[in-house]
Amino acid sequence: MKKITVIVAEDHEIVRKGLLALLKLEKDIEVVAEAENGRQCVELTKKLAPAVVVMDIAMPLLNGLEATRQILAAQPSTKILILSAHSDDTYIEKVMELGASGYLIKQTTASLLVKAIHELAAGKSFFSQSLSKRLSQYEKVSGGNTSLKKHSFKLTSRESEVLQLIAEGMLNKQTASELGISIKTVEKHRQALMDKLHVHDTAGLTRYAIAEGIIESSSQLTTE
Amino acid sequence: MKKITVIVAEDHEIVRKGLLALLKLEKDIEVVAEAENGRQCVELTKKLAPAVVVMDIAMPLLNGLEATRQILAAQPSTKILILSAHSDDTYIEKVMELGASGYLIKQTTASLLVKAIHELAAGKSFFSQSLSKRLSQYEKVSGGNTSLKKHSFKLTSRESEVLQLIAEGMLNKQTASELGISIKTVEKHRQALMDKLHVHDTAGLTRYAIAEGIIESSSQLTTE
DNA sequence: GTGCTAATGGGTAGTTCACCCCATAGGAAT
DNA sequence: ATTCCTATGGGGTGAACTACCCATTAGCAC
Repeated sequence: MKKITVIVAEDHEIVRKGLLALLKLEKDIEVVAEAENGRQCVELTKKLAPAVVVMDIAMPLLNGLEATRQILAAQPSTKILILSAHSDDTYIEKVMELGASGYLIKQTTASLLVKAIHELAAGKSFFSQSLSKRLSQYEKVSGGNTSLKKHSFKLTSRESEVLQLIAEGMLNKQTASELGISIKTVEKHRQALMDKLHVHDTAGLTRYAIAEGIIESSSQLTTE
Repeated sequence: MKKITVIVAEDHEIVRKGLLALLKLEKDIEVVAEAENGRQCVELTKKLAPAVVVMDIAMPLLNGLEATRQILAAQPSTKILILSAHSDDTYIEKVMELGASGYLIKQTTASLLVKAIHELAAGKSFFSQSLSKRLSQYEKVSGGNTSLKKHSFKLTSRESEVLQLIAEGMLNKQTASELGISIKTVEKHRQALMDKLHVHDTAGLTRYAIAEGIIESSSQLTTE
């Protein structure tokens, strides 16, 4: 029997290990790797090509939404199951746009998680019950590509990455080494961000990142 | 052999079940109940009198801190182990005042969770490594019924003013002219803020200001 | 009075940021 | 094929920030 290969991405170790312990009980699911941030998840997914990625949204270095975008751009066949702590529909629109195949809130049961993984592996999609209303609304209007884009200035994928790192407190230098690019390129992205967002300083970028949910205000990277 | 009785309080079901799965692997630990909100946790604890309560902070109906207060008021012998998603010291002070016996961040490992439970059951306390600095500061001053705030944390009113202006996007120069003081003084306050809040950059100050409600992330000062 | 703290201001050094200039290369769009 | 966008990289300048050093003044507590 062929097992369903899974990567679990979740930054809180104790929570991640808990999820692993739950999935270990399933005979036809094999967790081939775990990631503690979005960037690691992207790398591992490219390398291991799992059938399903269970993806937390709030993660350092690269959040789950941006990680999803990058994974699907490289490997569209990968199924992404978003696991969000938010029970509201804050992210559902973004998740739909990105092309994730499933969205579960953390209030879900273990059996639903397992079921969702099975559905996704079978090529179907799976969404938490509480989101189904919003979902059907979305599907009604998505044909005409109507009101979802409130910003004319859409950030590129790279810009979003840089924005997150800046808002998490990284200097351009650190950001450059984290992304493996030169400081000048980071400065370039930073400049583009400030132009697009009409701010002129780090505080403004940070406010924007928090307001848009790219990071949480409680993010505290221990850079000491 | 007498098992250590434990109640796990955590509102996200999938996370709670994960914790249960991890604790189930321990032969000398027995989870006698689980709670999905603070109120339920208080009731169950009063009824079952477990040795240790593993308590999430963010929970509906009654948050973990308030639940801790109520439990310790009724049954001071109960050991409370706080499990927080925040890696910073936002709550450590409150937790100490409440009389919780342990504080773990969710970035902790499963083995540390188990170890903490054992320590608490043995009458000791247990705190995440990353908090030990702040903790020792606290213990140094706590003898005289003095608050940790006064010595290392509470911002002066001038510092709060400066913090707000910085987080709203003002440069030191603008802040200085706004407050009618010199740039050097603003720099001084800025330095004091970073020392107290354990951050090293504007992004960190901004995140703190937003997390504390000093400003809102939607503040968009057009300083052009 | 002595000590402590808040608030003020200065000096000096090194680092980083903001904002210009320039360029190449690949891919998507027209 | 030519244009446009994204991403990459570099140079240079002046402003701003970080991080130490130093000091004075006022107020409060013991």
